[in-house]
Amino acid sequence: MKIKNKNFDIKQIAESGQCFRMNPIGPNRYSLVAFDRYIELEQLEDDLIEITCSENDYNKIWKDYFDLDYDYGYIVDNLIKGPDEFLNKAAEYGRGIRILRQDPFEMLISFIISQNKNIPSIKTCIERISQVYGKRCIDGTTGSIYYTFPSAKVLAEAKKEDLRALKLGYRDEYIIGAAKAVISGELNLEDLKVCSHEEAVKSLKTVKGIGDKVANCISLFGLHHIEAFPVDVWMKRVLSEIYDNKFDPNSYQGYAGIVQQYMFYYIRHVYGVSN
DNA sequence: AACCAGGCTAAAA
DNA sequence: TTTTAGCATGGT
Repeated sequence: MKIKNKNFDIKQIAESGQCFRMNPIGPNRYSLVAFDRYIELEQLEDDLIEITCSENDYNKIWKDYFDLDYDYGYIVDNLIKGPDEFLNKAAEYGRGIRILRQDPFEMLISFIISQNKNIPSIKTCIERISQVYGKRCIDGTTGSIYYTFPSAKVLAEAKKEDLRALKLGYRDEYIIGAAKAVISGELNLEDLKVCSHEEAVKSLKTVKGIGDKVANCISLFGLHHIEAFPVDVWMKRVLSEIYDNKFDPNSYQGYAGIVQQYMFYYIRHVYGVSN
């Protein structure tokens, strides 16, 4: 199944820090585990990607997952033409990034794990937790073995000591607490998709271990509230070093999260981060 | 081999 | 209200 789109770059998406289970497996080729499924993607041309899936699965799952009905080109073009010099370069450099519509529970746990960790380390932890608490599967198309991300039920019943053995550090009890909040219905992720970004953040922050930054990431990447604006150490660098702390996300009201991704991806490139 | 990482909580100031 | 110590551990 081939998809033609001017703003769809699998390498940029894989390195944009929003998904942790997309990995390089060959020249211009990546594997991805999402929604209990496995696919491989290959960048054939700048604007052409091949996905190892049926047309039916594409229309049913992956078209939505990669947010392919949304026109990122419109935003990129306007940022490139706009008055902000940093965003001129950032949008040009990351024009193939899209905001994925990932599973909310996976994002909830993944970004709890992410705190005070670098991206390679986050990936390692998520792979381990999937191997131990997820299901072992074999992809029918490629024959690849993979492990699904664990369910809320499984993690809610996990023992703290067992999670600690997976080297998750002090985050073990945060993970169990978040999973329990989902199981009890205290935290209804589907409701949070429908309500406002502000309400979602407020609700997410009632969970111990979720602060403002992690809540914004879950809102942006798991609930697709694209007005969310997560500020981590890299974004702090952008806001202070480039904008002298006078950048106003409200200038891009309604899609500040997309702008934030171009900033995050570009500043890491400027600093020469190799991952 | 220090230093940093898509931070948060709780205590102190 | 704002600032700071402590956190558990891997990657660079």
